[in-house]
Formats: sequence, C-alpha cells, structure tokens
Amino acid sequence: MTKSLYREGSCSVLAVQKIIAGKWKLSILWQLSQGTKRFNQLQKLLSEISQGILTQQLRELEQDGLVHREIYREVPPKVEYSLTTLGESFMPVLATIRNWGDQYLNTRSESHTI
Amino acid sequence: MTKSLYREGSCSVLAVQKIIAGKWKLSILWQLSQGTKRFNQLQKLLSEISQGILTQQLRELEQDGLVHREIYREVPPKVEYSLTTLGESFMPVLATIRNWGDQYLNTRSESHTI
DNA sequence: CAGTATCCCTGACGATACTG
DNA sequence: CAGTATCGTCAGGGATACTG
Repeated sequence: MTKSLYREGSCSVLAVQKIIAGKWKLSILWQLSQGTKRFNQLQKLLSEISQGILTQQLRELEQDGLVHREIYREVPPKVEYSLTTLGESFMPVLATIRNWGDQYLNTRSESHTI
Repeated sequence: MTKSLYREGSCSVLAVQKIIAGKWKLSILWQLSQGTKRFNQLQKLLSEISQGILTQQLRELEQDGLVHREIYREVPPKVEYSLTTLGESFMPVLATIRNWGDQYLNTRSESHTI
C-alpha cells in the first residue's frame, strides 16, 4: 500500500519545495530559529543579500505563514521578525535534511556506491 | 550548545537544496522510488517535461550520486534508471518533507496561527 | 529509443537610488 | 531603520529539429 502512503507522489512535497525555493529562504529560517531578529540584523547575518531581496523573501515567508512580522511604531522604525509556530514546526524537517546532507557530503568524499 | 548541533547553520542543508532544486528532481526521485524506469516511461509519467530537460535533470541526479543509469547495448537502445543506495537513503527525508507538507496544507486552510 | 544541439524566454536575483 | 522603485542580468527551463 505504498500508494496510500505516498498518495499521488510528491504533491505536498512540491508545495514545500516552492516555499523553500528562494535562494535565501532556508538561511533566513535558520537565522530566525536562533531568535528574533531585526531587519538590519538579518541583512548583516546574510552578508551578501541586498535589501530588496531580503524584503521580498521575508514577505514571501510571511505570506506562507512561516514568519511573523512585528512592527513597532517608533522613530526610527523598528521591525522584528520571528518564526511562527508553523515556522518552528518546520525546524525538525530542516534538521532531517541537514542530517542527510551531512552524511551525503561524507559519503560523496569517500566512495560512489551504487 | 545549539551551535554544535547545527554547526554553521544551513551549510549542508544548502547542499541538499542544490541537489533537489531542479524543477523535476523530486518528481523523478519519487518515480524512481516506485521502481526502475526507462527513459520513455519517465517522460510519460512526467507528462509535461521535454526530452532535453529530462536528460539534463537525470544527468545531474546521476552526477550527484542519487540515480543509476544502466545502458543495454541493444538496438533499439535501452536505458534504465534507478535509485542508488544513496538515492534510496533520501526517501525517508522526502517522506519527512511530505508529512510536514501535508500538515502545512491542512493548517493553512484552517487558521493562520501565530 | 534515447538521446544531442540550438535557440528562445521568463522569472529569480541583484545593484542602485530614493523615502516615510 | 526599514523599507520601495526601477532597471539590468543571467541561468533554468522549454520548444523544436535532428541523430546513432
């Protein structure tokens, strides 16, 4: 009954793929999992990202429900980004990917098993 | 010690991201997890993919060590694609992603929890 | 059958300048 | 500080024609 286990294959998988497809999405999620960050903080942590792209990727993550945006009406402006509970629920998935990635990098440098 | 658990963050994660970034990669891996397939079979299963792209994505998966390409010297030519053990080791990861994806799709259609 | 070769097109990404 | 607006670039993907 692998059919029922996996249904039509990778349908919901492709949804996830879309969410994390952005070049910086995973890095942003990772940084936010380490704690709430302000816009400028993120920009410094992801040293190569430009303002426009950071804004865009954050908006998308926000729309996808993974990231929360808290605006403080102050002068100068202050905006804090954090993971939603949904975003936090993704962290175990990210860890699984990372674990496989670690093993992958090791395996690749050793042999090329069939 | 979250530092040591996650090291530099998403380093190895980004490696995985690269591997599965191709538009058809996950679908191909999924299809091959269901059993060995010939080139034409894959093309029919991924009904919208063009020959050139299918070839390209398969070559990349092969180079990344996830897919094995078996060539039968016959006329007409016969080539079979299957998962390597490394490719099969990725299936649990794919399942994890799919599970989260399922819950994600459900959660999203219900409420937008913070 | 299983490709290769070629050309085209879009959309993601990025640099820069400006603003409430 | 945290954006928006605009323009430019480039790689991934795709259509088509051809081949061992």
